[in-house]
Amino acid sequence: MGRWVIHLDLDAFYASAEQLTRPTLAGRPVLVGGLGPRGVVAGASYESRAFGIRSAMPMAQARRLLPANGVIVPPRFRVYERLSQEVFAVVTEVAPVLEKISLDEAFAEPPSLVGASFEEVTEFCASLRARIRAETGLVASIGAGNGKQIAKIASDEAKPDGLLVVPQGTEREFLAPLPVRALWGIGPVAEGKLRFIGVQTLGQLAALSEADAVATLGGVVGRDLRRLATGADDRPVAGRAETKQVSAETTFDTDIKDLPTLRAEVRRIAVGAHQRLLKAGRVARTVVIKLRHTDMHTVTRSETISAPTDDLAELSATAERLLIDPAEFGGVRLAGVAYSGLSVPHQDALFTLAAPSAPTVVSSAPAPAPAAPSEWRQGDDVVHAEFGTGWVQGAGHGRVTVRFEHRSSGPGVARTFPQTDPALTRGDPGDCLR
DNA sequence: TCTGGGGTCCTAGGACCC
DNA sequence: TCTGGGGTCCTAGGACCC
Repeated sequence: MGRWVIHLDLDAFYASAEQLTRPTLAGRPVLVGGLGPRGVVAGASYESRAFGIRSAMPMAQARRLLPANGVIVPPRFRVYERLSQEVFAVVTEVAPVLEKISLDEAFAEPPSLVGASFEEVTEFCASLRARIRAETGLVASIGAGNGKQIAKIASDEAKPDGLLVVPQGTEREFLAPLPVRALWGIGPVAEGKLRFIGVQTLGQLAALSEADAVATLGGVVGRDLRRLATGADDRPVAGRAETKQVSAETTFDTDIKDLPTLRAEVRRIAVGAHQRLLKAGRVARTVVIKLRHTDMHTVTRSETISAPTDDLAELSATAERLLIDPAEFGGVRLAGVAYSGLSVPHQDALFTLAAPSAPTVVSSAPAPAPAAPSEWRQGDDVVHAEFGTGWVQGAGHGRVTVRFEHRSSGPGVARTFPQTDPALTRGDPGDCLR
């Protein structure tokens, strides 16, 4: 009986979300990413890719390639999360079990497709794509096949705005001509090792003996990847396991060279990671700090404490204890704090008997936003007393230019105000989804 | 003005215990 | 002088993914 797995992938998701909720950006090269000197591109619209810009490219380099009508905005993860939920709500209606890979990607194994024909699968996926576009305004590409690997590669091949169903029984010939990097799990290192022994395509990898694959790529990885290259993939589609770690990290605009400054930053980062821990509703036993040196060499130090906790003071103190004086190696460009060894808070039996309390409820909502920041910056969401929902298109010289628009408004008008105009207040990112 | 931030999984050595 | 074998936990590093 034929098994059909689909992989759904939103096209250029972050950039598309910006174009959708800020209609003036539609059709223009849009980059989403850090604006600082060390930012990278987190999202690039297809219009910008025509100029050679790619995800993960240093923003400084992308900036040079970006044409004059291009726009760079900082990421708005709350907007992306909401849109992601809208999309997956649509998918869940036809495929109840979803394996989410990220905000913009998921596997599904729709029960209605068990034993379906190629035509039926094609019809199903086309209909799902149409519904997502109609109900959210976003474009999803879909790949389908006999397993996750085939579905994933098919959706890559289908992009942008496409659908590719790999007929059952043709998996091996579909994969054979593709470069080994197309396989999920083969990165630059494995690619290099394979090239060294003359293997450049998935067909060549599939033709390798298992012994050769294992000798080149290592035990578990070699065996699994060679098998996947043959088109065999019976891994189940299942909801993701529980979170195993939470972390926060920061790359500094300039390297930190002294311990007191580093300590203060790590305290701040420990707070950020702690907020994630609370949001996940977990306690942690292990604290890991990560320091990236000026030369990009990265070290980690960890300590496991006797009992799991979500106490910020204890977690932060542990992180600080693990610190190394930057003077010993020059400078630190990135610091991070992770909490792992996570578990669900344990209710002590005695206390549970005495007071079967509700689990600690932690508001994930940030502190109430100030009415307005001291200075508006490009990409900020705003509300104007008279003109409504908008975003900051540009700021400087004591003035701020706001474009008033949202998802259903069509391209809006821009107006310029003094930076201190009291009619302008901080907007809820959700407003742009109207 | 090179190279983000959030994760998962695997490996390997040493400590420690039986 | 010679000194097992297995299992688990901890730590550090690295490949890979989006």
